Amino acid sequence: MSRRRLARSFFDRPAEVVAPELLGRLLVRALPDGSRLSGSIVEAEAYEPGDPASHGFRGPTPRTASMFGPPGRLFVYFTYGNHWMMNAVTREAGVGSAVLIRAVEPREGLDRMAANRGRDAPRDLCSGPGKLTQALAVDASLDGADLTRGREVWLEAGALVAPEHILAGPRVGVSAGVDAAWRFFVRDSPWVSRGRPGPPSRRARPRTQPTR
DNA sequence: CGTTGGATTGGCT
DNA sequence: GCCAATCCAACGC
Repeated sequence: MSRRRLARSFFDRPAEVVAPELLGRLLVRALPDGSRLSGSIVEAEAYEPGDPASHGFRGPTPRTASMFGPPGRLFVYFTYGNHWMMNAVTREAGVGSAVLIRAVEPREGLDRMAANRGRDAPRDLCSGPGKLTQALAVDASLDGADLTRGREVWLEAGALVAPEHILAGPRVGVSAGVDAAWRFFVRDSPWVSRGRPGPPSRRARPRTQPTR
């Protein structure tokens, strides 16, 4: 379990390569008052250029500018009128590529997270992309923050999750897009989001055979 | 300048 | 499991 930060080179690769390697890493948020909040990443989704489901599909706009910035930065955007989403920017500047952090297992500062969320159940603090930004107090002010050097939010190396403990499935809330299993999550983790149309292998077996 | 719909969530059935 | 809430960026005229 390393507290060393992930380096720029880690992020300078395709999102679908970085996403599964983000599982098990520690997402750390330092608040202005000095308190430290953190959680281990258990679910992440990749977005690449040419993907109709990506906010970067139509090229850079003011809203998505940081997605086209250098790797290792934070890309934060607002959606559904209420929610902030946080992404780690991947690949070189000029390319719209990023990994959406969808869920983390809370580790440090659970009380503060609960206060930020307005609810106590640990399972309900960071089990969704909108939830975890609220718990960690991440909003537009952190858009473009440097995850490799900044003092407000960063990623510690933690421990890679072994491939046999990772499942991949279709992305959540994506109606259009490439036919790729670019949502990665830790198998059997109780901390993943509820938007979990996992792969067939993960689904409960029907108790009765369908008639045919 | 009006319209559209979203990388979601929480509450209710 | 289903659906309304909420609002702003992007797009079309």
